[in-house]
Amino acid sequence: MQEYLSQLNEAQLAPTIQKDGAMIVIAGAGSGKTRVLTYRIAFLMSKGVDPFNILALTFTNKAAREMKKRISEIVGSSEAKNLWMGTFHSIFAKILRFEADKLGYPSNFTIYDTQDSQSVIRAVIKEMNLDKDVYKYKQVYSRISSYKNSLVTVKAYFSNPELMEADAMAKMPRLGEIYKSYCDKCFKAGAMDFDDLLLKTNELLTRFPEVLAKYQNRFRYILVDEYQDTNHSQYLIVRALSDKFQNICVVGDDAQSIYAFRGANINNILNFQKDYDDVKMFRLEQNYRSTKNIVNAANSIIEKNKTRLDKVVWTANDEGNKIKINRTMTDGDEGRFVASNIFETKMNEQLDNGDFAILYRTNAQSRAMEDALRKRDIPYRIYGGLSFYQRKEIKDVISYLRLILNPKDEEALKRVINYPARGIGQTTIERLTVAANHYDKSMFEVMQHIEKIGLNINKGTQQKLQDFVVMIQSFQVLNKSQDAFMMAEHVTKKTGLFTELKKDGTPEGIARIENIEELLNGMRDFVEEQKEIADSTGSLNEFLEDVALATDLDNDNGDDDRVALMTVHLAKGLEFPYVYIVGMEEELFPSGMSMNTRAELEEERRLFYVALTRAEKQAYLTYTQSRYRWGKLIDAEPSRFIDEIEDSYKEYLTPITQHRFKPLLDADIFGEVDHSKLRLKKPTAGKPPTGPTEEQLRKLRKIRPVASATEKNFSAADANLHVGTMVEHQRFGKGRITKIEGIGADTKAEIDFDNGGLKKLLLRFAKLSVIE
DNA sequence: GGGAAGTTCCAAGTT
DNA sequence: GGAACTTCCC
Repeated sequence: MQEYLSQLNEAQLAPTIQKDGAMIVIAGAGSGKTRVLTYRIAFLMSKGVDPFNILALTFTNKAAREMKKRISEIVGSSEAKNLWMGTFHSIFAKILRFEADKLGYPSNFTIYDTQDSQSVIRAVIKEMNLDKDVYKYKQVYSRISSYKNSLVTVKAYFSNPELMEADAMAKMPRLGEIYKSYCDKCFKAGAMDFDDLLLKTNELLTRFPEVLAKYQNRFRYILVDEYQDTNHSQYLIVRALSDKFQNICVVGDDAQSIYAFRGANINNILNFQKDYDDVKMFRLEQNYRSTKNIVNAANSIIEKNKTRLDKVVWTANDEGNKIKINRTMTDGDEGRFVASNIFETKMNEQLDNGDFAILYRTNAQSRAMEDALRKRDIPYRIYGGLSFYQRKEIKDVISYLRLILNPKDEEALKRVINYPARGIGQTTIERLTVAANHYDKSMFEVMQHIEKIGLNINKGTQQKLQDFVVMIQSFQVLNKSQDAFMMAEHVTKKTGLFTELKKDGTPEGIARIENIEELLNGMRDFVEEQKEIADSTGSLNEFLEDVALATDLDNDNGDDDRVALMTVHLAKGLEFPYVYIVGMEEELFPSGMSMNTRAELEEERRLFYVALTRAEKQAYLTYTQSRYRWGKLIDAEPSRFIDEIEDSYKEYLTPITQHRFKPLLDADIFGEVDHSKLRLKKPTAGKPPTGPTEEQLRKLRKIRPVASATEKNFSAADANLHVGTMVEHQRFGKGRITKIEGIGADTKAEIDFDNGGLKKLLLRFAKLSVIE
């Protein structure tokens, strides 16, 4: 029983066998953190702790599954099945279903995904007659989301003048009303969004002391993985649950905190020691994953960050090769370089496709890589991006299924009420919505009583609505006796969904049918698996619960041999012998949107640190000189992060690109410069860089006047064209510039001509002369 | 009401 | 480059 402990080094052993109390494990990249967590749980069980009393919160469901499996192997029993192990979202969704009535929710509440939430917000903005160019639904959503993650409820919002002020400053004074209406709508629909799963858990634990006590007593031992990426809401849940027994073990690495954008608070890990009495701190600093070169290179980068805990990651592994850096002309070339390099390495070293990963900063970069890999016949798998369950045809099926369980689910209803087309149009839906609001009922309820309500809907349409209701009700009846797979099969046939797609003979249409078939196959497998588990039946609600919180990574069975393509974020926790980090360019990595403050730039740097430390044997960094972005070809410059790697750990496969200007490394320009004074009225091109040039400063402010492959040096400002300038056109005569938009060769000016009216002209063609 | 075609807007990372 | 929204015509 104890023999497994001998597989641990001294640093790993100490936290593993520390049974009680509060403890934090700061675990460097590749230092065996998962191993400590796994063995520690096995250790607790061997000391007689009931698995029912252990709660382990992981970052992905896949991690939880694998850990459970490993623990079963160690303890040699099926006991591990009883562990509470999973992501915050999935564990607390389970608890919320159980306690839903206390919060006024049905236990079969729907979980709205981001698409659903944003669609609700769009509807609210429309309903309130707000300008959709000012109230951008995605922005509104992300603001609401961050409120929820900081536990700012609607009520708290309206009693916080600062927040209201901030939104008013951002030209959205009615954000609070949108927030309220959004929450009302979700509540009425019996739906929670992702953030609600944490927010409502907090509400549950605060409002109902007896519920808190119950779960405190159940979860006597709590373990949290990736603690550096917990947000405030998660932090409070952990605090509340661990308060009684204080047997809490958090594991994380401040250097790998990369989720601030969704509310993760690095202070949770930095301040852990203040939160509990007598905190034991452990450090795992020996890296078992990577070569000396990679570890040292990564260290040389992370050193540049100011906000971090003291930790020295080292390795006893081989020296290894230097990090290879390659430049290409275009992103297409970049893809071809990576593909042929993978091909050659695979042949030379006799490796599998699965030994390679391509990591990028943004999902949009995957295309160039895909094209190149496909041409080389190298099998690959893309993780993330548009997930399987987000695809239109899949979501349509899922929406029908959701509606069966929760007919109040408005988003699902709107999606399928007229798909396949059954003659229920926009007007009808609007009338139903109005009636639903008026009677304070759900749309489905209104439809059920359509005759009594006497809406201004003609008889024919009323019949169509009733047919739809009857169909859904018949599904509900059937659902009482059938499993998820049978239901889905029945639904795709009876609704006419299958027939509809079959009509479409295009390759896309065929792909859609295949996707639905894949979904059905997946459901069949799911049902069979579930039926093997005690008190699980493979019912529809079990399936939907699973789907709502599933990610691409979770569904990876890893049984086929493919090159992995994913964002750096998704790669956290994974490792590959060969790693290609592509798109190492300024404005892309670091992202142009995260270069405004030191904190943002430091997070980008941690992200790069994560990327590099995924590599076991060899890391490649690639960048291109021009890249298609937003459908346009733009110039690119090598990332400052390439520079930041100490010279002795890297080698250039192509000659070093002379930076047009040296990247502002850590120049203390952040926060110490009055940006308003930096606004440049008349940029001058071609001056030699001395100190921060105007061009550098402009870059900082993300203004990019010169950027085109065809007409590199064109710039409206250079041509002395500004808003307000009076110009003369050969054909249109005299006019005044009212607007300038676009960059480089695509610069357009909107000109108000004295006799010709308003015209938009592409400046590189328009022959204009400035009138003094 | 339905569907095609044209237009506008958006663009980071994720549970 | 794609999704969402509009417009137009049947």
